[in-house]
Amino acid sequence: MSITSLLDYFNNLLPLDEAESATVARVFRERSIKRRQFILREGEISRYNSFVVEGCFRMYLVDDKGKEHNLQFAIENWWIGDIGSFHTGEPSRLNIVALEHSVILQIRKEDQLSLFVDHPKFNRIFRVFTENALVASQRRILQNISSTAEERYLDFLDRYPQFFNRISNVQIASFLGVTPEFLSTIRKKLSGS
Amino acid sequence: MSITSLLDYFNNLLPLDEAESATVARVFRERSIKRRQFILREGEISRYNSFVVEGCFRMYLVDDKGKEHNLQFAIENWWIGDIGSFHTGEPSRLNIVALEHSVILQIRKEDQLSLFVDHPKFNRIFRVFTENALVASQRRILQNISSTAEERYLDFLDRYPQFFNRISNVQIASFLGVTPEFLSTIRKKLSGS
DNA sequence: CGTCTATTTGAATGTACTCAAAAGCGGTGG
DNA sequence: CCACCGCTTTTGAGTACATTCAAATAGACG
Repeated sequence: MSITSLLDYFNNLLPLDEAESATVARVFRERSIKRRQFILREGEISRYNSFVVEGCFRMYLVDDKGKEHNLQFAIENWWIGDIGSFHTGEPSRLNIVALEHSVILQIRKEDQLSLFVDHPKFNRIFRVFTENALVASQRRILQNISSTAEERYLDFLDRYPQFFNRISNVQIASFLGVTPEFLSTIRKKLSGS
Repeated sequence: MSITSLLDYFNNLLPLDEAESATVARVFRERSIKRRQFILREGEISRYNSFVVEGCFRMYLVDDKGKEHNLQFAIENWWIGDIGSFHTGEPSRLNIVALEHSVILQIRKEDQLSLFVDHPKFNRIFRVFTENALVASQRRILQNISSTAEERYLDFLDRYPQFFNRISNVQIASFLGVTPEFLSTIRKKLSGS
C-alpha cells in the first residue's frame, strides 16, 4: 500500500498514534500520474499538497519570453506543490508535471487545515519539514549568487547523485539556470579533466 | 516597551491569550546592537532567533575568494537568524551584522522548543511564518535563474521600496548577486530612460 | 528502419566581472 | 568655515562567462 510509505515518513519525523495514522490514511488520496501529465498548471489554484510515493516531477515557471525554469524536482518521499498558491488561494504561476509514471498521495487544503486543528502534532511535523525546505532554498540562493555554473553543476551532482541518470540534462540545465548548450560545454570540459 | 511590537506581531497572526503573552514577555530578551556589531559569526552555532524591533541587519556568506554575498536583510518586524544552524546545532557559515543601531528581541533555542511544547499555538505561528519565508525564498530563486540583473534590481525596488534610501548600493548589489560597479551602470542606464 | 528528442559543436554576441582610478559626499577636527 | 578623511559611487578598458542561433550527431523507442 502506498500509504505505508507516507506513514513511515511521518513516523520517522515524529511517531504517530493510532488515531493520527488513521486520519492520515483517510485524508490522503492516492493518484497515479502518467509521464507528461500535469498535477498543477499555471493559472490554477493549488488545492493539493502532494507526497511522491513513486516517480518523479518537476515544478517550473514559464517566463515572459516563453522559457521554462525549473524551481524544484521531487522524487520518492518528497513533497511537491506550490505552497504560495496553496495558502493564499491565489492562482499559481507554476506548473508541475510528471517526468516519469508516478504515484502520489494528495491531501486537500481543507483536510490539511483540519489535520492541523485536530492533530496539533502535524503543525510541528510540517513546521520542521518547511524549515528544512527553507534551509535548502536559502542554500540554493547563496549558490546562485556566489558560484559559477560549473560549480553549481558539481554541487548539484554531489548533492543529488540520484538525479544523475534519471533527469535529462535539459532539465538539470533549467534547474541550474543555464542553457542546455552551456551545460554541455561544462560537461565536456569536466570529462576532459 | 519593545516587547509590545513583538506581541502585536504575534497577535496579528493569531491572537494570544494572557498566559501565552506572559510567556513571550518572559522568554524574549531585549538587546541593543550597535552599528557594525555582529549577532552571529561564521563558525559559531546559532543559539538565538531574533526579532528586529528597530534597526537593520544583513546576513551574508563569505565565499572561498573572500567575497561577501547577502542572503537576507531584516528591518523592523522581521526575523533574522540562521535557521539551519539553529536547528541542526552545526556551526553556521553565515554572518549577521547590524547596518544601523538596532534593538532586537532574542529567544534561546531551548526556550523556543519549550514554547512549542507548552503553547502549541506557536507551532502554528512559526509554521506559517516559515512558509511565508519559503515562498519568498522560492520566488527569489526563480528571479535569479530567469531574470537579468536589471530586472532583478527593478523588482527589488518594487518589492522593498523601504530599502531604497536605507541600504547602500554595495549591499543591494551583493543581495542581487552582481558587483557594485555593474549595479552602478544599471542605475545609470535606468536614470537615462 | 525511421522518427523524435536529447546532446553536442561552433561562431558571433551579449551580459557581467576585474582592476584601476576618479569623483562625490558626509562627517570631524582644526 | 574649510580641509581632510573614510567610504560609497561612478567611469572605463579589457576580459571572462554565458547566451543565441543554426546545424550536426547521438540515443531511445516504436
